[in-house]
Amino acid sequence: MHISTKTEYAVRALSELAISSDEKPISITEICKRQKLPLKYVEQLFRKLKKHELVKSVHGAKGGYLLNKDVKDISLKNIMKAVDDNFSNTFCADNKNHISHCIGFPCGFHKLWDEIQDHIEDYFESIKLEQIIAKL
Amino acid sequence: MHISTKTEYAVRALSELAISSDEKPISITEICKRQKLPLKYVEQLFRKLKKHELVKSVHGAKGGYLLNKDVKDISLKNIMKAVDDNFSNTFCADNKNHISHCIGFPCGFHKLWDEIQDHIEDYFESIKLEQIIAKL
DNA sequence: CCAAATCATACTATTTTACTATGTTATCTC
DNA sequence: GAGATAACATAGTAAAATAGTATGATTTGG
Repeated sequence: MHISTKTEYAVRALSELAISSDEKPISITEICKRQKLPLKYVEQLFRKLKKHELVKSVHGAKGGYLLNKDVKDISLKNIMKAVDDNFSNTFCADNKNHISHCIGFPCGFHKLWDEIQDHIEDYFESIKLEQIIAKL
Repeated sequence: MHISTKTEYAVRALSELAISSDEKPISITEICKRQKLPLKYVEQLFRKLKKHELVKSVHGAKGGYLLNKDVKDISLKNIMKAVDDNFSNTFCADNKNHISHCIGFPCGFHKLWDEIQDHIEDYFESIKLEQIIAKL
């Protein structure tokens, strides 16, 4: 069980946007300087964050990114889902990713993994960017 | 965020031991037949489970494995720690596995990841083999 | 026009994962 | 005591995921 590097970087980067008081966008170059993160990698993450509508962007020189929602409305789950492609991977799903070992359907294990998944997702949903930056 | 195959297999295999009423050991061959699991892989898992004292073994023909604890005293956390080598991987640890991006130590993110880790570990500790087999 | 930014895609090295293969040692049954 | 059936041990390996880098196109403020 671990938090991916993608999630860690995304949280660090979004926190930089969150603690910035003014209205001007912040560039990824600037964010990466402040948080010592790899530029091109974080660029990719921000494109995903934008697709998931967590940030908005301003093109061209003096451009950059801004939060697209209130810090109260951005959860760790939102961030993980945006950035970490296969965040929700239930087992026994009999899809391309996992061979089902279920005997009977839905089997008891299936239900167990689903319950766990739900519990953990709810927990990550409860952690908001607001709280994260409050603890820095 | 996901449950590893190792954990899934270990839970399935240990459940077979748990639901068996008699005192005789069950072989991995038998377990793998019942749960459709890869023999040699599960063998490796059981050696780890034994090192962590979750099971005990009987050598030779008619040998196999038995639970070494009551189903009330085997948690999902126990199983995961036994089988999934790097179950606890905190960030910002500045060890060989992770480059620290902390600015100051301990930084606010460091504390966040630790809190999350603790919360999730506590949750997995609360799930016992007893409950798992009860739901099958 | 130029610099600085987002945006897009392709490539790559390393690590992890999920196994398989081979062989040794221990014990029960005949 | 031989043979079958177990656990035990270690090495190898193919595929996937991870964490990046590289290259280049597009957009925009000055």
